[in-house]
Amino acid sequence: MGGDGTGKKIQKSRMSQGAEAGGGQAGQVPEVVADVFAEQAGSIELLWGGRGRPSRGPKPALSLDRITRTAIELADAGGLTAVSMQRIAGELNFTKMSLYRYVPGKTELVALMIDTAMSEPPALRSGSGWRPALREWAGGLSAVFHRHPWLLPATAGSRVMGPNELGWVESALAALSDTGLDGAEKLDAVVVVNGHIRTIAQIAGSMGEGGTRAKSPERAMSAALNELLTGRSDRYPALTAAVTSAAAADDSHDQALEFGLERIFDGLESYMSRRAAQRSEADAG
Amino acid sequence: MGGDGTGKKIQKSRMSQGAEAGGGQAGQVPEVVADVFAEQAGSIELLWGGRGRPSRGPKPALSLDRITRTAIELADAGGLTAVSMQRIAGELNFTKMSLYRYVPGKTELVALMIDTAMSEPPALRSGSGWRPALREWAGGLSAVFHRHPWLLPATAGSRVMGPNELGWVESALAALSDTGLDGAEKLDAVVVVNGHIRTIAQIAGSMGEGGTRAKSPERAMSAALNELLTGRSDRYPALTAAVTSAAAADDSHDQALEFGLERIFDGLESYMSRRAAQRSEADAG
DNA sequence: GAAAACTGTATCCGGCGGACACTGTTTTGT
DNA sequence: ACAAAACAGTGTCCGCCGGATACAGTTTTC
Repeated sequence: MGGDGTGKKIQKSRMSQGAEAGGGQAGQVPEVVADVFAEQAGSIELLWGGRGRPSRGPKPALSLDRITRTAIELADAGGLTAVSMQRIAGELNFTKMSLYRYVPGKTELVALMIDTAMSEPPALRSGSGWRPALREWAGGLSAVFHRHPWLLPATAGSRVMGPNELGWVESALAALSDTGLDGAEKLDAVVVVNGHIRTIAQIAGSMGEGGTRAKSPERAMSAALNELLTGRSDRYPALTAAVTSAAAADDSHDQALEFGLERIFDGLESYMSRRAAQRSEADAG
Repeated sequence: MGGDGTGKKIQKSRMSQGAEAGGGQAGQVPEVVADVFAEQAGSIELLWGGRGRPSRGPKPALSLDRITRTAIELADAGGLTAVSMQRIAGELNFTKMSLYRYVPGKTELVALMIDTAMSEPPALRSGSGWRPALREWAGGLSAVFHRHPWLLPATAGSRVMGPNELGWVESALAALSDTGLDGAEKLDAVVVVNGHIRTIAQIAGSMGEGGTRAKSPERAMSAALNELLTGRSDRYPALTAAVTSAAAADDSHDQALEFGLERIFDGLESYMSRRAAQRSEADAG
């Protein structure tokens, strides 16, 4: 339901052979996932499949990398809507249809753009505890969203994760390895932190459109809200109070990011110590 | 940068007069916000402006409400991409262009859809503390996203909040009124919780596309991940461990939602008590 | 009853993603 | 050496999209 409603052709992809080398036994896909995988087979091949050149015809004058990179440049400059096959092709001095020799469709290209723009997760310095590690992780992810604002709308909805995106998850999980959380809890923790980063990135990106760059997220939010709230304070008393109170506060840096992040960390920490207490109690009893 | 890159015409809207009754002095818009407001004037008028019928011609056979509702039905059934002016008009047995008598453009219609689909925030029972109140709030918001999965992609990116959406914020802020947090902190807290709901909704909605409905978010996530991780456990060791460990856990209900939510609540609570301690200390000193 | 204001329609445009048929190029097998 | 096969890029076409514009019909106001 999320992204594409109208069913598309699935066929289209034998594209570059060479996948199926690493993914589970051919033809033995676990029931439920089958559908999803069928619809997104192209993305999976592109993102995960080994792209072995099938040397037989003329050498390709283009490359997936070049296409993806120019697409990202276009998106960086003008948002996702500025990315069209024609524009990409035009930028490269090729015809639109030539791109389809490298990419099965636009959705697959966007998937590639996403994973490419995500880039490799930063190497986290270990040994200093999960909190600074995760803080660093959050900062890196924030920077990515700041560099590529279109990533937010692009990653909203159903899709397949790419290697780099999974790498980010991996690195966050690794930071949580010594926390005593079980697997599901670690995953949930990463989900929370990741979600917060996305939220802040969205708010921050919301305003900086019309020439004037955004200062801090809550400043921007307040400015927009103030306008709407004028004359309506009776209908939104708590909001009005909060906004006027917030306007007076000093927010030199990204307070919304830090506040939420530290609160999440606090919550995780208290949960960890609670669990540790339970465990040692069980051991003693 | 977020939503629409290519600049559009701004003119188009004198539409239905009757706005400017409630919004700050005409022509005196505070510098920064002006740009944003200019680009989204249509949305603001539609969402916030009093829509006074200008009785002079024939009575309209359509209504903004009817249009918005059928658009929402289409989106519920087939996602945002299934919503086009032609389809809406077709559903109503009208021409596409007739819709433009009620709505300045599609983006404005989507804005209306969003605020309509959000509906009124639930009345929170007060007196039982902020935690249960906010829990209830979160549940309500989750339900909304579950009913209208397209809200997630639709609300990603830059936009103007409508009355109902602001109402949700208001109601969450009201729940936090007795917590000792200052305005900015309350806003930030709401942002965190809201973000978490959105994150979970996205993960949950990610899978339930191909016929088989999603069970729990992490189950779905695990299923998809497992497929990708097969044969790549060396590259993503922490992820593999977490996923296999999570597969064994019991997740009868939405664990990811609850876990994250309670962790956020824990973090907020510890922050509140810390602040309260600081304050009483200051009072005593 | 004319003029003004308004509603819904018909036509047209540029742009989009994509299918398909085509020409040209390079490799492979004989 | 040479045909066949596999590939690369092009040109043309389609349906759909959001939207501008000009228009005919209807209702109110003067």
